[in-house]
Amino acid sequence: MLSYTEENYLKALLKICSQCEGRAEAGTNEMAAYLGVKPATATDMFKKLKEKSLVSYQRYGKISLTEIGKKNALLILRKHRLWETFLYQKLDFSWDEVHEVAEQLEHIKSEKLVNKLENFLNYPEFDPHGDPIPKANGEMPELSTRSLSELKTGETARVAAVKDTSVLFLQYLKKLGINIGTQITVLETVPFDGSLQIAIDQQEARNVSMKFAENLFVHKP
Amino acid sequence: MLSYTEENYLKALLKICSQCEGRAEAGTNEMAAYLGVKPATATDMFKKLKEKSLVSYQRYGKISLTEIGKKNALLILRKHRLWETFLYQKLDFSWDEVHEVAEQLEHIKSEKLVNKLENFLNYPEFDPHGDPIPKANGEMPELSTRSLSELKTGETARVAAVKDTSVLFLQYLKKLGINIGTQITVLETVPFDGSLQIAIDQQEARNVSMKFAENLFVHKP
DNA sequence: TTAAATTATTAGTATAGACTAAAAATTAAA
DNA sequence: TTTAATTTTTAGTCTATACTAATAATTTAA
Ligand SMILES: [Mn+2]
Ligand SMILES: [Mn+2]
Ligand SMILES: [Mn+2]
Ligand SMILES: [Mn+2]
Repeated sequence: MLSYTEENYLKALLKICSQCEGRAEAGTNEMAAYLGVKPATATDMFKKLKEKSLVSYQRYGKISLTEIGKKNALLILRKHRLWETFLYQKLDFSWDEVHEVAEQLEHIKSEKLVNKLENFLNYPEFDPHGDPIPKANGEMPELSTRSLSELKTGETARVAAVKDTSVLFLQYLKKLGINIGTQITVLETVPFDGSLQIAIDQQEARNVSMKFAENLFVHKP
Repeated sequence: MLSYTEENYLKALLKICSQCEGRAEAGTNEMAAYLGVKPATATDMFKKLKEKSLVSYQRYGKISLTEIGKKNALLILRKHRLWETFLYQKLDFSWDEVHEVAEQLEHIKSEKLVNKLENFLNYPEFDPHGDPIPKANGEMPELSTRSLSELKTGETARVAAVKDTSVLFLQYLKKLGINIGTQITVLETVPFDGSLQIAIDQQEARNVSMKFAENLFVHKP
């Protein structure tokens, strides 16, 4: 049985690994910073997780999830996203409030609970942030999405997900009226700073930074 | 912020205290046995809870909840019973499956969550076991007391007190395993002599006389 | 290719919550 | 009212998860 802390390490590893391009591994400092602990603490945990065959790791090397570790992580992510969907759809939580509570709910141990919950929610495919929900067998549905910054002038797409899930970003999106499914058209690109002029749901134009565009994933028709 | 463990102590104290008649306090052994720890462990926790002004306690004395401790305990019980109701009503858990999962869910920290959940469930008054659900302000709804003989077939209630306090009656109750708080369900009424077929704590059926039923007070939800 | 900077590990310490064994206080019996 | 039994507390230990400070390995720069 995994502890609350062990589960958070696995989930962090999944997150960091899915974000890095070619490599699928993380360094001690990177993990420690992400989890808000000191590197020495992370080192200790790496040893324990290795002992449990959940990660591949050796001193002074990078760490990565084993198959069994990855499956565990995906099942926690599944719970996280199902709970977020529940909070958003059934309890009227707003888009940017669900994450914090889901961080706690994802650690509830009951396979029956998560499967009943999924059924209750009618087998949703995406959470309120547009992220895909792993299946009960630990499989993650594949999504063909790209970041807004990859679109060319004149192209239109629909918001699929966010990369950055910080409150600051989510609140900014809220202010702009951008949700999952919102249509965005690139009106103009500004080579000078990489910023974009966009139309939100065919409304008036708006300039957004390159940083913004890189953190917004879209589905292109 | 209370830890998971501290919360369990408060809840246990509430449970034990509500079951004993005049006194509203518990001994170290009693608490330790209830929580499945050794007495030495309980002693340590008592000191900590006293430090936080959640209990009244001094060495070699009994322990009881302070007002603030009681309110905390009631708010945990509120979460427990609301989650049990959710699992039972919305996720099709059976009566005897809800408790274990609610033991975990009751520790989720979010006032907004519990209040939204209560709203989602339409402000239920009782959990699936027929126990009353404390309100958001920490108040426990008062239960109406009546004699067992006033219950109708199918109704369930909890033993609140006895009318007849004779040794004969009390010994009979003891033999039947009936205490304050024991759950009694009326399975069948016998119009012929006013006797009742009852289930004691969901155990096998038993016939009791009208005289018996008239002398046992129960709380009905 | 040596030196400096970065990154990661060890060693030792702390706290929460558990345990066992021994001692102390209280309560019940003789 | 002594003695015996029971209850409770103390003292010392353990594990999980943190921390700091010191050390070691790796990587980058000169
Ligand atoms: Mn989230
Ligand atoms: Mn999400
Ligand atoms: Mn319960
Ligand atoms: Mn209940």
